[in-house]
Parts: sequence; C-alpha cells; structure tokens
Amino acid sequence: MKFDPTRARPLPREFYDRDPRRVARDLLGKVLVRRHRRRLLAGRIVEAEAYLGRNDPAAHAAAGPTARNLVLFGPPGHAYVYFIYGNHYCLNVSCLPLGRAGCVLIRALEPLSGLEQMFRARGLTPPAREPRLTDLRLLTTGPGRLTQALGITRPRDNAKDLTRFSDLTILDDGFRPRRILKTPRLGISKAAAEQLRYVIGDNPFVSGR
DNA sequence: TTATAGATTGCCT
DNA sequence: GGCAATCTATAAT
Repeated sequence: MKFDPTRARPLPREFYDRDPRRVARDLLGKVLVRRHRRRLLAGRIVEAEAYLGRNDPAAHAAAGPTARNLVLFGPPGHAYVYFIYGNHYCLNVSCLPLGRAGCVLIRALEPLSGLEQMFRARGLTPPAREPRLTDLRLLTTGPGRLTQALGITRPRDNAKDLTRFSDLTILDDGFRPRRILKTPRLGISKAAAEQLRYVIGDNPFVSGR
C-alpha cells in the first residue's frame, strides 16, 4: 500500500511507553521517514523484534546502563543506533518509561519513496527497467540494509526523538496490517526460543529464508 | 593489554 | 550451505 503523507502524523510518546512486545507488534505498518537534503526517503515497517531490557539476556541493556546503551534507559520514543560486526548500523526505538530499558529493533521495511537514492546509498546501480522484487529486497530487507539505504548512523542519529517531525521520524498514515505473525528472533544465541519477532504475514519484504 | 563474540551481509563453492 | 570482512564492547589476563 502506498504512503499517504497527508494523513501521516507522528506517534505520540505514550505509544512507546509500553511493553516492547506491544510496541513491536503495533509498529508494523507504520512509516519510517528520513529527510535528507530536501529528499524524502520512506519505508513501511514490516518486521520488528522486541528486546525486553534488563531481564532479557539477549538485550544490550541486560548488564545495566553504559555509554553505549544509555538511550535505552532514557524516555521512550528515541532512536538507539548501534554498530555491529564492524560493518552495520541497526536502528531501535526505546520503549517503557525513563529508567526502564526495553526497545524494538526495526528489521525490515517495504520501500515507499526515494528508491533511487536508496539504491545509490546501498552502493547499487538503480535498474534502468522497472525494478523487480529481487532488486527492491536488497534495499531495506534486513536491519543493516535499511539503515544504509536511509543513511542512518550512530554519530548522526543516536538519541533522536522519533515522535517529532525532524529528519528522522516514524509516522502513522492509517494503514493497518491484515495478518501479523510471531516467530523467534533472528541472529541471536541467548533466549532464542522466545517468540519476539513480529512480521506482516504476507509481505514480500520480510527478511529471512 | 589482549582476546573474543557479536541483534549482519555478501561472496564463494 | 560456508565463511570472511571489519570494528567495538566487554571479558579475560
């Protein structure tokens, strides 16, 4: 479904001031918007994972606050961006009130606008013909890919407030997913049995397999 | 001070 | 399906 900017508005802070499982589920279908040099880059969230904070051994917050994860212990609705495997940035949104460190990892988007810019940011040549699904999936399917496509980095974006109109925001345009699936989180070894990954059931931009 | 694993991706066989 | 790339946070020495 297309992005309708006229209906779109940021989610209120209370949206994020909840259990990360609820937030992850309810973020499906919302639109991540990046404004860069008057250009609009946008993608619909189709996959997200919940991280539960201090009681979750797989969470960065498990060992308590550090310089790296401090945003997680701050107020809800802020971007936590970290660098992983020497190559990739991952984007999270902080959840729960000040002092509690839950978050949601954004794992995949359906690209909506600024596709040509996304191809370039990913180091790919935009296809001359109409892009196929296999081309488009290289843009924002996967947590490291979507940050690169949107130019999201820790130095630039960590701790940004995602509930305000700015160069990085999450909007609700009224779209509601039909079918939502729950699965185990990907790429982790600890607490791997928990069903904390949420995906839009029939969406082709979901990662994995 | 040194070692190791990591919320990933892309290229190789 | 296997594995190297490449940096950093954290654990081990």
